[in-house]
Amino acid sequence: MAETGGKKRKNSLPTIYDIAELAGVNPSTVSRALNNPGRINAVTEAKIKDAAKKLNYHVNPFARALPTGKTKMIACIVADITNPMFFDAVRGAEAQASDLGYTLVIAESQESSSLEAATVERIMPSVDGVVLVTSRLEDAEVKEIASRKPVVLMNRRIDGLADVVADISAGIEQAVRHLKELGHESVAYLSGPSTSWMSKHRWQLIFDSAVKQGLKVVEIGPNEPVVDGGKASVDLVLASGVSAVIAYNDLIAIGLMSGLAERGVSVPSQLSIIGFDDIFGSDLTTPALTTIKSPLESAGKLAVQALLADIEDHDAEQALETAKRLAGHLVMRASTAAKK
Amino acid sequence: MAETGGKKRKNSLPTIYDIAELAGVNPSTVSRALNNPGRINAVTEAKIKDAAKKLNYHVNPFARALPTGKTKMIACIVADITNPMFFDAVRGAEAQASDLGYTLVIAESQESSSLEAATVERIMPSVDGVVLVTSRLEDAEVKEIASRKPVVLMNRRIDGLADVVADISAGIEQAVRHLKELGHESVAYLSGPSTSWMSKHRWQLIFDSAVKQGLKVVEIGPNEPVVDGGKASVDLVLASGVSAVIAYNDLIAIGLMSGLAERGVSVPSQLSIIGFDDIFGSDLTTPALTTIKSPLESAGKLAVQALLADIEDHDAEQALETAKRLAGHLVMRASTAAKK
DNA sequence: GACCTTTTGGCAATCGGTTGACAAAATAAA
DNA sequence: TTTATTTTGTCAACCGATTGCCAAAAGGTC
Repeated sequence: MAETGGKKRKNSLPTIYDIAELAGVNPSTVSRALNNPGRINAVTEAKIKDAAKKLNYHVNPFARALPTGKTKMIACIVADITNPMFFDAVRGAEAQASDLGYTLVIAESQESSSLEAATVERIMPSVDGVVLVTSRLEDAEVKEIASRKPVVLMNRRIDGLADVVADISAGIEQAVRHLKELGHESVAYLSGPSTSWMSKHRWQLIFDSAVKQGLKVVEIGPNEPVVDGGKASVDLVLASGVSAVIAYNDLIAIGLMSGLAERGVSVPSQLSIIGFDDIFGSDLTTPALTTIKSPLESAGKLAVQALLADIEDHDAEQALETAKRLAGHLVMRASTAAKK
Repeated sequence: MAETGGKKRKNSLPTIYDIAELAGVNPSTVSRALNNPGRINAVTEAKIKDAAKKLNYHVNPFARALPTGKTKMIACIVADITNPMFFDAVRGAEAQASDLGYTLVIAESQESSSLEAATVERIMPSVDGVVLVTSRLEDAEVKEIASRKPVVLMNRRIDGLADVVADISAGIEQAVRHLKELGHESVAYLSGPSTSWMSKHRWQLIFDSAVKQGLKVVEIGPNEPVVDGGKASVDLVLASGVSAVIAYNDLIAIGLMSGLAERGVSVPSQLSIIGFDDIFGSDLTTPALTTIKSPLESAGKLAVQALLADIEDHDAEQALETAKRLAGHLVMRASTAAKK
């Protein structure tokens, strides 16, 4: 019969007191030798480190966190963990965090702002800082959180807070021009959740760009940012009479394509579709999805870099500056074609 | 009445000492009232809870962890966080963990057993238990870990340890029979990493089933369990002369399909392909991928249930029994066809 | 009212590190 | 050699909660 784990976890782990005894010094000397290299005589330090190695010592993060308040953990809160978009972001964040000796805690808010608030509340005491990826909270709530611990936003911008938002204006410009060049005269934007800053942001840029290029443009939404959300909007899209659609994200775009296929509307000959993010799978659809990619893995990395800079009182500007130079661009595939 | 020198400390978070002062009781009484309902007189308890609410008190998890050794955190270690297969598993795990008041720490081992060992070492002191999803460690290493803290395995089985492995024998049986009925006489198994228990397991079942049904069967591998891994195996597959392939996972299957498309080999008319897992995107390919699905979200849930049962000294058997009844089945789509 | 239980709540030790203050030792300067 | 300075390591007070032990208070019984 399978027993979960072993039950003999009585063996207390080695402590600095054990090391102190073995090395014949005071525990506080051990602490200094380990955390404050140079503060202690080199030979004593070496002796202590040897003892630590011999005992296979690992600092107890909780004992350390108590007096210092530093936990060496950071949280990453995402709206929907199954959206492939997050995985690139999370991977970047995780890699950067563990590179710098931090542990990443992940929590999902399931697209609910109240759940997000509760999650933040629960996790805050355990971490040194938080990366909010696509937060659904209100500005004031986010600011309140940021007043307690360092916070970096991804895919959202709030005055006075650090953020990592790839510049997609060029990508959108390309996309709209692309549609224009294909002879389209009208575009619809299939928006995301009404609480999504990024959805509004994209709409704004698309609107501006479309107007500038003389295209008619409408917003259709809000839509749930999942495949079914796109599928559900088929009727509205068809009724709007547009010949091209830009969706808030690839998931919606994919859902729309599949809904259209069921209706016998062919893409791209009858309707051109462009998504956002270039998630896994967006090149697998038929036709392959044209999409505006944003560099999510780098964004995740930079968000963590900036967060840790803030936490450790370094200069966060560098990471944030680099982040400003992140840019999205159009990935041309097969879901767009000339209007006929 | 003794004046307790109620001078406010730094603007730090409220502690049980603040509550004690406000409620006019001893800190230990506060601790008991909060964690041990019933141990304390009802009216005192209510008074304490009121005070706690008024101060917006939240227990400091680190201060608690120190004497108890319980952190209310569990870790989930995955081989490759960008493999969509993990999305569902992680989502199930996260949901179940936060439901039960635990926080999920996620770490990625990047398919490297040494990195996995280091990661485990780093995270172990911070958590009450570990879910190893597709571990690449050796049995002995895993056992050593399990001797220190509760461990539950997903997608792997080691004697004496708790595991959650969906029963895919029926699904494989269906798949092989399906191929047989389509007139195929030979199958190749595109295996995964050589350190993957699950890859061996699948090969074993496929082999047995194929032999039983009188099909010729070969193993081609190991392959990296990513899209490029599948793409890279095209030559070997074509050279083997089989008319059907079962891949270790959907990613490899998808890669193979795309590699074949580049070679002008058409699926399924010239080669039938079956994957494993039914990940996001596997229904988006052309042709849509026939695959053996396993219930990953439930598996993630059950793994956490079993782990927490062990941690909290309940009975883990129930969750493990339920897990034994998880079964995978064939999802028939369009990547298989009659041999011609 | 005396005696015995059971509740209830306080005291103080403890978990494992960190760190300011300070003494002892070593080194440099006078 | 004496004094000033720096280096090195010790002491002890925390950090915030938990918990065994014990005494005071309350409730029951005869």
